Amino acid sequence: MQPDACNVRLVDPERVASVNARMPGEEDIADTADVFGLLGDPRRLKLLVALLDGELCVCDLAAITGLSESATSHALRLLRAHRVVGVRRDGRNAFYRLDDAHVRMLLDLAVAHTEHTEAMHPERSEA
Amino acid sequence: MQPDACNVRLVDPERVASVNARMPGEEDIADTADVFGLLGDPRRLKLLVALLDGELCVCDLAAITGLSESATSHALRLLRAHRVVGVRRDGRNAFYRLDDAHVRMLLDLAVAHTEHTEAMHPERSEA
DNA sequence: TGCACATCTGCAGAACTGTTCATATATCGA
DNA sequence: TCGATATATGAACAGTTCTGCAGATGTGCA
Repeated sequence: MQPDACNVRLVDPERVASVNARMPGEEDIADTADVFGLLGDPRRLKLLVALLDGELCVCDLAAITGLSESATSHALRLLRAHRVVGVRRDGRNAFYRLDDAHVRMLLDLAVAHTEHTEAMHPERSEA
Repeated sequence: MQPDACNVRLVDPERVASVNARMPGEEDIADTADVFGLLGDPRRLKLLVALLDGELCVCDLAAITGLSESATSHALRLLRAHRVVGVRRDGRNAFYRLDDAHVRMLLDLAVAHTEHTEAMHPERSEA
């Protein structure tokens, strides 16, 4: 695909070729990176972890994350745009829920890992 | 813990309390977000996916990711600082390997998901 | 010893991100 | 209908992030 790949010498061209062969396409990489990026902000992450147990409304989410309601709303908008969360409106409240099974798996894995790490290194815990 | 939590009215104070109770500590959230953040850049992600199969040297990684060798080195430095990758030096080459079991799990899960999605929606594939 | 090569590093500019502030929309109750 | 409440939105600003460049380090070979 790139006949000019020789601008730099390769140490192990065969490995490079085989890695390239099994590498997901650019678009898939970009999409996946987007998802990880959404989980890469501590506030957003906390918000999503809160939603693991079920739907919550904006002001409750704001209280949990310590974020202003405006910031919470902006964060939720971003997550909504990526279809990670969904909304249910009831009167003047908006109840958000985690709506992406893959993200849920990633979150479960991550939370389990922190609990596991916590169990093995309790000295790292904090109030 | 927060006697002043009443600056905003809560819709479901009990849920908020129970979510807060099972919420990981701020430090764990921050650490987890850091990890996700590292995976949130497409170049870095591609780099790490390349390392799933075994160690590779900097110039091969640069060739795979399409990144300049300088940018590759910067990215690897960041990953090294977070102990996600490790180095083995051999002569003037530096061979990097994926060194974090948790990150490996996240990557495996993500790659499996893109392959699964690919299988269900082949129209989204690209050359 | 001197040169070529592989990698690393600091710096600076560009691009991106997250927050706040101000304001808009929409719903409920009086 | 009016006012209070809940959420949404846009603009702007501060802080962060990524990349390229230039130069440094260190290794191998002649």
